[in-house]
Order: sequence, then structure tokens, then C-alpha cells
Amino acid sequence: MATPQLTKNQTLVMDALSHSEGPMSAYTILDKLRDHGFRAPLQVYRALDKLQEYGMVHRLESINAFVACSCPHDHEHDHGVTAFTICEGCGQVTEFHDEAIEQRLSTLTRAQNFKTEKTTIEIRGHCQSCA
Amino acid sequence: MATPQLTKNQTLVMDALSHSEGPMSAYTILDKLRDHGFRAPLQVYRALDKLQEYGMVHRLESINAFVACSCPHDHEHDHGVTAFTICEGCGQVTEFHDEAIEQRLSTLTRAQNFKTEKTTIEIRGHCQSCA
DNA sequence: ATCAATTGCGTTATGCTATAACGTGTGCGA
DNA sequence: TCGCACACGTTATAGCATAACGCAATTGAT
Ligand SMILES: [Zn+2]
Ligand SMILES: [Zn+2]
Ligand SMILES: [Zn+2]
Ligand SMILES: [Zn+2]
Repeated sequence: MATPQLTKNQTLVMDALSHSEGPMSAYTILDKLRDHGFRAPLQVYRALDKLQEYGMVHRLESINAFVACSCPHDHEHDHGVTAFTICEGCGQVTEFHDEAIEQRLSTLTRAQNFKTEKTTIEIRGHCQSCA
Repeated sequence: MATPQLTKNQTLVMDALSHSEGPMSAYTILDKLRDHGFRAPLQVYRALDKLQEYGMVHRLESINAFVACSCPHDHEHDHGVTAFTICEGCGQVTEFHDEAIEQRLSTLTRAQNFKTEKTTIEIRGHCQSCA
């Protein structure tokens, strides 16, 4: 997915997420952007949809929140399966990618003739500092 | 987690999930059980909490729904990491467990001194029939 | 037997998350 | 110039989950 020029709203949401310490809910983002003219949830959700499509933002399904992608590359290509550790103490999220897991999941889904479209891997627990 | 005698509400919710073709939302369960005296969401959520604690029900984070555990065993011991394929076409959910993935995730989290409490693996896509 | 603690239950109200449906404006190629 | 795609703004609504209260039944010591 190529990364096109972002619109004003998309830029605002992206900046909010980038400058945040951890993940944010859509409504938290909304509150942060009220001073910039945001009034309704849809403004946030529409921007988030696009940013996810561009691979710049990930949704954390298990906590209904969103986080900026921490990959070093520039998103000119899909990064495969993404996994996260999520600390319940401090909220810190760490993104990682592992070829071995991706391969293994691919083998398992192929065995049942399942066509994968999106894979979610989220590990809840406590980070080193919060253990 | 030992499986104690279920209460009336827990039994009703468990039966509803067991007899369902696929996963159900809490509110869908509520509607199914209105004829049995259910009136409020909390009656469902409280039962679901216990059933999850007993390992008899799993929550699917990516679709806000619940499904009966399909493991053959009797839940007298924790089954490790649970993974699911979820068909977007027919709603069919398949539960599976893989030692290799569990080991790999354990290695990766250990490397960052992360203490895992709950692991979510959900694969959205299309099953053989719906491909 | 009695008291205290635990657990389950029912109810009302509330909060959080996400989308439907409508209309507006803008840019761009046919 | 027309038609289309896309972003945007607004209002309303739908869907998911929990807070807080009180009551009843159970259990398990003392
Ligand atoms: Zn990423
Ligand atoms: Zn932490
Ligand atoms: Zn199971
Ligand atoms: Zn299917």
C-alpha cells in the first residue's frame, strides 16, 4: 500500500498518535483534537480507517485502541503479520514481527483451506518495569 | 481451573452457546434467553465471565463475540494458547492449538522480559466453502 | 445456632465504542 | 460541462460493556 499525501484530518490524527506515549481510543483522540476543530467521532474513525489502510496505524482489538506503527520502514510494502505485547500496567505497546510464526500460521491455515485476510496477535501482560 | 457446578444462568448461557452454529454477541445471547427470564445485559456478562474463567467459553476480541470451547478435553487443566480462524462469510469459527507457536511466542516475550497473562490469536478470512 | 464473608442474582442507569444516513464541496478526467 | 470519486461535517442511532445499589442464598468458622 503506497502512502499518499495525507489530508488535514488524517495528519492531525496521525500526529496525535505519533506523539502519544501509548495507544489511544478513538474518543480520546477526538478529545485531543477538539481544539483543532474536531467535533464528531466520525472524523476520527474515517481518518483512522485510511491510516490503517496505509499501514501507518494499527488497531489493538483486545483494548479497542489504536497505535502508530513503529516499523522503521516507510510502508511502501505490506509488513506481514504484526504482533503486539500490551502492558496492563503502563499501557506500553511493543510491535514485533516474526517470520517463524507467520510461516507456521500459514501452514496451519493452508491445511484447512482457509484464506487469511487479517491476522491479530496480541499478548496482554506486564512489561519488565511493571512486573 | 476446575469446573464447578454451573448456576442456572451460567447453564442457560452455556447451552445457548453450545447449540449455536457460530459465535454470538452478548446481546444476541440475551435475546435468546428472554423467554427464560433474562432481562438485562449484566445477567449475560456475569455468566460469560465465569464461563471464561472455567475455560468453557472463549471471547473473540476482533468481533466482540463469544464461542463455546471446542476442545475435546474436560477443562481440568488450562489449555495453553488458543487460536481461531474466523470466516467473514459464514461466521464459522475453528479453534486450534499449536505447540510451535506457543513456544515461539514464549521465546519472544521472554526476550523482552514480558510476563504474558493472556494471548489472543485470531485469523480473519474466508473458509473453504466461502472462498 | 449465629454471625460474617462470599457468591449469585435482579434492576436501573450510565458510559464507551462504532456506524448509518444525509448533505456539501472540491478536484479531475471523459 | 458533465459525471464521478473522495473528503468532509453533522445529527442521530446502534451496539457493546460496566457502575452501583440492594437482596437472597450459601458457606464456614466460632
Ligand atoms: Zn506496523
Ligand atoms: Zn508496563
Ligand atoms: Zn478452547
Ligand atoms: Zn465460511
